[in-house]
Amino acid sequence: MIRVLLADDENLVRSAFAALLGLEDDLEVVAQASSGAEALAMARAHTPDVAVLDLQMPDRDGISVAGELTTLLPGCGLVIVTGHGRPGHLKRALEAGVRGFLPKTVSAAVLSDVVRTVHRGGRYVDPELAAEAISAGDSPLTPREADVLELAAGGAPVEEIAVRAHLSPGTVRNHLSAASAKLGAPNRHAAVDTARRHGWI
Amino acid sequence: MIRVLLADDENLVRSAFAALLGLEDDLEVVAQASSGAEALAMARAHTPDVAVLDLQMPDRDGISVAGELTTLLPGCGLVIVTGHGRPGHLKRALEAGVRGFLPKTVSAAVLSDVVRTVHRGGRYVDPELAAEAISAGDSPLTPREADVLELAAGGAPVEEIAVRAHLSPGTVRNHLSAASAKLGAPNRHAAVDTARRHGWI
DNA sequence: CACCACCCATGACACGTGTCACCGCCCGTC
DNA sequence: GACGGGCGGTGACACGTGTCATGGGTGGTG
Repeated sequence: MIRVLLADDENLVRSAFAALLGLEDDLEVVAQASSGAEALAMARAHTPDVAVLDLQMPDRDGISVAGELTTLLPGCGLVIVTGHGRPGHLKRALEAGVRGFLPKTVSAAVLSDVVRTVHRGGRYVDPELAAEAISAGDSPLTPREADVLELAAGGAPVEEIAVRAHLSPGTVRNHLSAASAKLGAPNRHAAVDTARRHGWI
Repeated sequence: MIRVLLADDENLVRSAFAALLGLEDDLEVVAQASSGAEALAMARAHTPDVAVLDLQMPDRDGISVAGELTTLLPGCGLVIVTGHGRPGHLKRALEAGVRGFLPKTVSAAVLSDVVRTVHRGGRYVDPELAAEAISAGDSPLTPREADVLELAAGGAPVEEIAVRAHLSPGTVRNHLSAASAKLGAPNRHAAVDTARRHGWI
């Protein structure tokens, strides 16, 4: 019997996944969590064999939860499930020790199979996502450029970004200009869009 | 026995919902679709009692599908399920004849209850969403302003928006300026953000 | 050590943008 | 018919932004 921990902030989806996994004879959902913090607490309490984590959760990223779980429960298999799979996320997830990564668009049979595969010590990455990740490659942005671009995401004027990043407005514009150029975007707003699509911010 | 149609582009979620509803004795999932067009075709073929539609689908909005279904199958109950519930969507959905509207954050028991309620001719709207919708009110934007703002969403320069909307650049700027003022935003990018959050575009 | 990449900053210029005043057109309402 | 509101357009001005050249500081690498 494989003991599974489920974490997803959307209660309806999480319960539905539980129902789906419950149909399998060799799987048992032993704990559920609706946030990253709760997931860690549940993991400590129930020591599951495999943790299935949603990428987007209100308090913290599923990937950061995964990173902590690798040290907390080294034997626990980690699977990330996500709505919109961005290449950058996949890379970060694998670095965090995640061994299963799949978008919610895959068919139902895949999920339970992946849980079994990961439990056996194997890996599974959605082929389409893997292809995208390889073609997209690493982020061309320097850490500071990514920071500034992140702050520019809400459509804030340069002056405000400068204050929030403790930089001079001129430097902010330089970083944004460099980022836009690297991303082939005509302006920072399109650059934000591109960076988001690739999971670089 | 209540015959249910399920439509959601995320196969995993849709199958999971099917498993969840399948646990109920009085519910039967008779058809599934992964796009708006497919949902309509399935509805024609299976004439379900209740249709459960995801708000976001690749080809078309769940609300527009609902609007078409009201004329196609007047007796069919309509339920919209959504990840991020925006007030504007709720209003548009109700106008389209939808009688159930709930975010994916609700607990599992709610979904099957709502299906039953809607089948009986009743209504269900998530209380939190309803409160937001009332406080948010109607869109202050004129149709044209909403159009132009929509085109500005990708971060495109004014010149490009003008071409795509068949307008002069000056007019585009006037519309954007008016929209930003109405939304209390310092620039169009923040205005896009605000309008999106309210479901006005 | 020299070199290079990154970081922060300044100043200057050209261009995109936000704002305003003002124009005409159409359409529905009082 | 007068009025008001949405729509499309023009022109002008101020400001925000994108871009470039330039320079200084840091830390790691050959």
